Amino acid sequence: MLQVLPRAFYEDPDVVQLAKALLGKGLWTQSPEGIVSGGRIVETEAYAGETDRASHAFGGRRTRRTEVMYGPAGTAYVYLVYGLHHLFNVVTYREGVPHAVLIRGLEPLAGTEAMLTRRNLGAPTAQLTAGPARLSQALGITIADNGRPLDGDRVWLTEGQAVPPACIEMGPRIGVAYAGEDAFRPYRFWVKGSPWVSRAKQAAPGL
DNA sequence: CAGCAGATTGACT
DNA sequence: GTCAATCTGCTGC
Repeated sequence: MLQVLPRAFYEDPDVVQLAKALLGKGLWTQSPEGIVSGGRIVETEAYAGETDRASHAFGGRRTRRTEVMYGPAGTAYVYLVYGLHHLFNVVTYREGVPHAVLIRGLEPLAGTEAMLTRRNLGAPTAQLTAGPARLSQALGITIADNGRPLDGDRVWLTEGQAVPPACIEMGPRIGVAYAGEDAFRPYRFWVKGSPWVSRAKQAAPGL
């Protein structure tokens, strides 16, 4: 069936290019009971390490949380935001350089029942996997998966249906206003028209 | 050591 | 539109 992505796939020095290349790939998890859930990646964001103000590793911050990003490519960087949401990232390039790609949107293709249960939903609407915290919860990804290799049997990525360049859209990342001018970098990629792409929260009506 | 803000989401006014 | 939930890590006293 679908071939598991080799380690070499993640070793691209250009994390932005890799964020684009991840569109269309398969992302899967297996529960302790052996149920496989997953689907097709339709939205990603690149975080360019120490020189990117939006990255947790900006300026060389190396903490218990960011340590995994400094490790080898092809592993999972999972962390908690707001104390309750798990966000799943793919670590890229090489040891010592904290590049990562956040997965923000997934089109469900398998194990939908298990995902609905984990999300406490009755039907597969966009609420199931459109959004980084939503897809992590749907797949059962938690902090326990931090550092896991992405060619393992708990979490893995595979080849998928190629996304034609004309179907790829690009824009600034979401929720990184704190990053100053880096917030405007066009590091977000998504599949045009996919209902499984997240939407930025509507900004408060300033004056 | 207190305070605060954050790669978000969902419930409620 | 507004706000709470609640862990990690930075900033400042």
